[in-house]
Amino acid sequence: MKKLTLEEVGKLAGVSRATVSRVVNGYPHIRPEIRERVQRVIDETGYRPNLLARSLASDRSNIIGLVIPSGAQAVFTDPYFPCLTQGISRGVNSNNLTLALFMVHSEKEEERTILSILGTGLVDGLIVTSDNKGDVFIPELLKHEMPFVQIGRSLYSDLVYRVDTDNLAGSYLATQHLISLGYQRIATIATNRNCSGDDRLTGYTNALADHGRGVDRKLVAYGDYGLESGYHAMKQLIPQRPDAVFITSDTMALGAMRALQEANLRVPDDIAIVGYDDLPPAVQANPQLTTIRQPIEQTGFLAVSMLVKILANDPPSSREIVLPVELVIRNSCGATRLNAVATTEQGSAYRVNE
Amino acid sequence: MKKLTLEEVGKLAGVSRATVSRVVNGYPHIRPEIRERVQRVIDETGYRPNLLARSLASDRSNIIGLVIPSGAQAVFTDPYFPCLTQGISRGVNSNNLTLALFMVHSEKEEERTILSILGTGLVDGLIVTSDNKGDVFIPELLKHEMPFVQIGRSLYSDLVYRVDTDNLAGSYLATQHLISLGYQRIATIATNRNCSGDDRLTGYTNALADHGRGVDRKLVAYGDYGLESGYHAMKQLIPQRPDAVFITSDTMALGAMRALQEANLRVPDDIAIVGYDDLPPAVQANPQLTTIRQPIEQTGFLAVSMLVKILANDPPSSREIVLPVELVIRNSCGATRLNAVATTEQGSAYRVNE
DNA sequence: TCTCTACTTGAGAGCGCTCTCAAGTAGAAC
DNA sequence: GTTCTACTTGAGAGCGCTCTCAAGTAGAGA
Repeated sequence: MKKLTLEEVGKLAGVSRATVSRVVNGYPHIRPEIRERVQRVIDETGYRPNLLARSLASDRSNIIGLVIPSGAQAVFTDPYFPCLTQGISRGVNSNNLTLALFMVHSEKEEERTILSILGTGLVDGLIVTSDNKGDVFIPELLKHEMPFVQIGRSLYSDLVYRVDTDNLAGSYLATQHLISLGYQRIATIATNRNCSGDDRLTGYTNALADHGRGVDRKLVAYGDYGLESGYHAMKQLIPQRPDAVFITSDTMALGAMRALQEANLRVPDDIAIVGYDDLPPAVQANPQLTTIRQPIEQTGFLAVSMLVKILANDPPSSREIVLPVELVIRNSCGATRLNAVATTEQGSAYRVNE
Repeated sequence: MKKLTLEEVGKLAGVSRATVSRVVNGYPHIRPEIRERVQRVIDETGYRPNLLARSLASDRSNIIGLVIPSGAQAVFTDPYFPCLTQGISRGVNSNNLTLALFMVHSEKEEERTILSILGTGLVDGLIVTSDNKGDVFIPELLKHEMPFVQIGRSLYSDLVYRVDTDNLAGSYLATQHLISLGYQRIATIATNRNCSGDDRLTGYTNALADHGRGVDRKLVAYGDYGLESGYHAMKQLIPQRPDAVFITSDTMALGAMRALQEANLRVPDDIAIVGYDDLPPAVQANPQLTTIRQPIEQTGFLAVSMLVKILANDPPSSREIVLPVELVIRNSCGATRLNAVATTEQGSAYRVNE
């Protein structure tokens, strides 16, 4: 398979390089018979344009990058990233782009990775998944005027395009659900590592407040979205005798349930649980988790759409898209046992699973 | 941030474009003072070479692609791909390459994806993760002389570079472990969708044979590595009253355990289980799974190393790397309960977890 | 018939880099 | 002083494509 060039295809078809280029790129003003003749040569020879040359000439690589930060050891434990990546990949494919994956494995690599991308013309734009609070990435991107879309909350809301799920509404919904089921001592396992964690804690707080309850600090524990951290947080919570816990990630919920089991506490009879994410762990758990479902894959897909618009100099009118979430009721909250009917006030979707 | 070119940097440093290029690429024969002067200009201006132009000129993109096939809905359920990707990404970073991710989401996309890669000069080489039996990818790659490394078993063993884990030894080890614990009716949940599944079934068969036992067809059920399939396979197995089951993926084991629970069978008291993979689900399970640990991340890393060698025209002497696996003993097999001491004959590693 | 416009094509100048080739320099060896 | 070798640098020719520009053609309108 020797490589053909536009020039050679042109020679074979008896036209110039430019005309072949026009055929390849679907340019309109070409005599039908010429177009056909060129197309035939292309088909017969299996000519494929050299993407690198095209990129260089057009100053557009049609490659977009996905940056996954180092903080995310959760990459293993948590199907969040696979899901997101899947959505992004779908978006990329349907826009005829190529996806470059930049995973950062250590703090040191972080800067190196930024530099290796910026100013090299390799990618047209970026999707950035970090929402760690102290993130250094974003300012750098802004400085270099690299087009990008952020996934999750951002510290630079007014400068940045981003897409997120409605963490505030989700955690409000979860907490409210527990309240409506009659639980009195509702604890939470939150995370203070990132912005979405803040939002989820706020939603919890708001829901309690709206029902005339304050937050008991002793009923708030922290984890890092990982399994182990859920276990430890729950250990810490048990002596406080909560009758329900809103846990801000399904994976942490799994860890928490192990702690409960060791303490001989049954879910939901002794203690109710609502998780967050509705990823596979929610169904793997025993009992299955009532949880908040967020459209993760769609998040990724929309981030690509948004980026594509930005790159086309047709930026969306709004800098942010916030996707709705829904409450999925299974067994861990006690609702199915109690035959209780939960209601929702915020208009967010709500469903009993299957 | 306007973009600088070699030419301009050269002008600023009072040398030619070629000299700047030599400095950038660490070419040896340059007068130290010149090198220093040029380097200073580079540092001050923040010059970064245009990767596209470099690739075009050098006929080397330094991008390698990772192809993840459509069959892998398991992408969600199973941390296998994230782990592998992590390893590949490590390898890519340490070789100063860029990783392009090609996820195929449907059969139709499959061909389109191949075409969009081949002959475009975009990637120097590929890592292919499919080991579906009917895979059409590989022949196409061979035909186009695209350098690639396959992960997993291959139908084209003598034509292909590949790296794999020792599925045969792993399943042998698992089965043997159950035998040595005294179980009599050892079932298996295998998969017949791919080559590694075949190997795992063969390892099971071999272990039984080496202990003078035949395979009872009724004790063999099939799944697809997914959670649900494990559940259904186990349902099918229960009436056969096995006292132990070797399940060829942890995720299927999780599903199987749900079926057992519904049937009021306790693990390991009523039925022992050994899984495969040692990914997070193994620890999330209750009881935790005795399983076969395979070095997935390392697999990815080595695949990159292998590919790099091939691209450097220094192909490894052996076309395949098969990584050893180890038995990790936890609670699901009954060994810890029985205080039994398992032994291994094949020299593969073996350890009791934590 | 002449002009005007729209369509159709090719020539040619890059995009920013690599890489070969040749020329120039300097020190070592004779 | 001459020759040889090794080092050091610049010139120039691409890599394969896009894109502008200008030229040529043809049909509509006056």
